[in-house]
Amino acid sequence: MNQSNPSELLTTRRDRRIERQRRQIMDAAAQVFAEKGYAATTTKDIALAADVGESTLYNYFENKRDILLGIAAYQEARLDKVFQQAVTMETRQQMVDVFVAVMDIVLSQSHYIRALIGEAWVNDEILNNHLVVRLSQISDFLQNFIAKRVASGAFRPVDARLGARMVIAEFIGAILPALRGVEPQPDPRQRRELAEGIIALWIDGVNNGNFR
Amino acid sequence: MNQSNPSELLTTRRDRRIERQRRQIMDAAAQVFAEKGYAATTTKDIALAADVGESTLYNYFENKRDILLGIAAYQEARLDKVFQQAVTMETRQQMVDVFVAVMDIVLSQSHYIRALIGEAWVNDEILNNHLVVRLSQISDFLQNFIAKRVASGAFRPVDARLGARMVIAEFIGAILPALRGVEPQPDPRQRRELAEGIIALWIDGVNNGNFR
Amino acid sequence: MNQSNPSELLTTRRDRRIERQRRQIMDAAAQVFAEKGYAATTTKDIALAADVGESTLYNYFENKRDILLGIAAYQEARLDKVFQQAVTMETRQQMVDVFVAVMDIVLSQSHYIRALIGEAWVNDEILNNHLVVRLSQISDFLQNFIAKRVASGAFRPVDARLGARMVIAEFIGAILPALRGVEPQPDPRQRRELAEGIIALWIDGVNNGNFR
Amino acid sequence: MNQSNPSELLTTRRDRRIERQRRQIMDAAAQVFAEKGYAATTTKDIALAADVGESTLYNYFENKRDILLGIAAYQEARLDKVFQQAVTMETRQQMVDVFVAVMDIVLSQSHYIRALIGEAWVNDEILNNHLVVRLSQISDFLQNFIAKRVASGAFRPVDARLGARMVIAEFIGAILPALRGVEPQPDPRQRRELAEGIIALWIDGVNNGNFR
DNA sequence: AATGAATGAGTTTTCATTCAT
DNA sequence: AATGAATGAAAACTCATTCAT
Repeated sequence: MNQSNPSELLTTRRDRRIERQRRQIMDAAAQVFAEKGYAATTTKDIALAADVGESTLYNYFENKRDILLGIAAYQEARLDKVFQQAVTMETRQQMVDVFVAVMDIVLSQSHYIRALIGEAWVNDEILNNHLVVRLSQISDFLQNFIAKRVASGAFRPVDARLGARMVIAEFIGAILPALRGVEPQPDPRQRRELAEGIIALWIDGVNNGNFR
Repeated sequence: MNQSNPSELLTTRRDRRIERQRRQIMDAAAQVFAEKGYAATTTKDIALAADVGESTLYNYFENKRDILLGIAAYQEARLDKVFQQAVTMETRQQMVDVFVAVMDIVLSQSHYIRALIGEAWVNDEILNNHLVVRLSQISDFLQNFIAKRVASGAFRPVDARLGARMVIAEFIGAILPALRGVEPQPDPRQRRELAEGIIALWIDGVNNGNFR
Repeated sequence: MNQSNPSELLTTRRDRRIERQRRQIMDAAAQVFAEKGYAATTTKDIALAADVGESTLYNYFENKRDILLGIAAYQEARLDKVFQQAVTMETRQQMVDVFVAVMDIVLSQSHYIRALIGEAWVNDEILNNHLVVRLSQISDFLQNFIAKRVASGAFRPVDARLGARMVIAEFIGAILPALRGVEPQPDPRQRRELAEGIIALWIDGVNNGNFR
Repeated sequence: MNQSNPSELLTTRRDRRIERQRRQIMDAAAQVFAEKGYAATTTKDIALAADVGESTLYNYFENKRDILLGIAAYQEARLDKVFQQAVTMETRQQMVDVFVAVMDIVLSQSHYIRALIGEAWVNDEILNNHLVVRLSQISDFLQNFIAKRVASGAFRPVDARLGARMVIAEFIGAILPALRGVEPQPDPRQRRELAEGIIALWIDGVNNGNFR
């Protein structure tokens, strides 16, 4: 690591400082957006949460909306990484592992996700560019996962599309209370149990064989 | 001008007119709240949608928030009626019927529900008094429904609480895209198929007996 | 004046009230714009001068710029009327009359003109749409006026374009000090003398016949 | 590193560098002031145009206004030089020469002048200290020039004050379009023709002897 | 009962200036 | 000397609410 070019180093250092500050602001903003929603959050709220002057925000973001978009963009990178590991999923146990992994990620940055979901509820741009895109990927993967097992006879001839949507719904249903803050975040053991319970229900249903 | 009981009649007529106007305003407001969210909606938006002057709103509601609360209260009455019929649910077919009935109600007043969900996402008062209350009732009923069948041996020994939450999640997952407006509302036949598919999955799972 | 349609009357009255208020704001704004320039004038300045709340401005104009454009548009109507009488100009005496008439108009609404000139100095839109347009009309008329007299032998073979520009320059040079406020506005007698002096100089020059 | 007189030399070199930088900033600022006007120009605009950091401006000027005053002061020096040669003006030809000389100077630094005129329009300090002062000198000189020729019988008995103001107005009217940027700057030949035309008109008028 | 108009209290955003490096 | 970053003060503009009619 012989640093022959000092100016390059300086630039890097400066860039890192800027990036750190940007992230700190996004972090504070995501927190407030999550609690009050984007529209009800004032730049003053954000500045207070980020512990900077209100005008300082504008050294890092064009405007308030740009902070939201920054949050959304930053989020993408982190989420995309996780979904890649889903590809290896084969056995019931691996499904549980992936489930837990995604839950970990989502809950570890819950205020980012909560902020985005809240805005996506009223904002088509955020919805389509940041949530629908991602959910479609997941849904496609799951549909394929189901269809293959239906073909092999491992699964009953269920509608792959509906099946995929239901897993997603169950997953969301499982974490939503914690995301929204009505329930505390589950600890690691609870997460695994939750995941196992959901997967078991999804695979085997509730029926003992004689309910009709 | 034959008024057998002028004062009583007038009051009644007047009350009805007032109530009609209130409802018209709530309807218009719910529409706008659903689209833009409560915080981003201005009283001007509401007045325009309701086709009245902005200050006229204040003859029917204390303030902007009061319109939201009015919407929430109005909603309760309508929803409560539906849930009562759920009590009779016994067979798989009856489950489907209830499912469809609730779906019909929810989708028929989708902008009310959409408005409330949006606000509940950031507003604990709305969340607790209007959504959690209702979902708890449903969850309690479902847990009991499941527990009884587990006890009778009709269902496998599943966690009743988790089972209940999963039905709810699946139901919500099924109608959310239409509620949010990313998908068109399903027609009656599609609703029944959807309900049947979900119930079938929930009861029997995807497993063909040999997936582990 | 049998007013058979009361609603029409009401509308008219209301419209008149709105128009009066708009004009009052434009008047106050023109005053401040003239003194400080558009950019240095705050909406607070305007509101104070118009004796209304700052937010009231926005009931009558979209934004600050719109007030300026309102002033410009309002100005057009008044100026255009004057220039029409110029067409009759034939004799030296009539030239003086027109000169005085235009001077009267311009000085009677000096703060409007001063505001516009100030902004036209830095704003191409205002310059082209409101000053150049008008000056071109005048210049065209004058060029024609000169060309005809050159053709008839009444004038020496001067360049009509230059001649026209020079009358305009002389006129502006005559009123500019009063417009800008460095000199008091000339009284009617002074205006006539000024007009006569300028026309005389323009027609006959300074030469006594032997300066070369 | 042979410095015969290190401290003196350094100071001098340093002073020159400082002066060069000041001038560069004033030049950039004048350019932007000319285009947008002083009030609408931000320090960021100036810094960008001068290609320095925003805070660097404050090493050379007290504040934004000080830059404007610097421009005004710098301008004086350059203009004063020119007016001195006017004293020699005697013949018609010499008048044209002076006219052209002043036109050259003014147009060569048009953005300085344009910036100052723009600000003088709304700022009495700039107007009086920088424009009126100068124009008064010129006017005085011209009045004297005219009065002498009226006394000698070379000129008709015109009002010297009005005559002076008219030459000035004609000069300004001739270069204003180029100054403001609505017309391209005239090339040297055009300048001479313009000057000759104006002087001719001023001296001999348009009359062919029989217009009244 | 309906509403046009006015506005105070904020909200977002801008910008000249300072300061630490 | 140069400047990136921070910011107080103020700008333009918004909006829920009131009030007179």
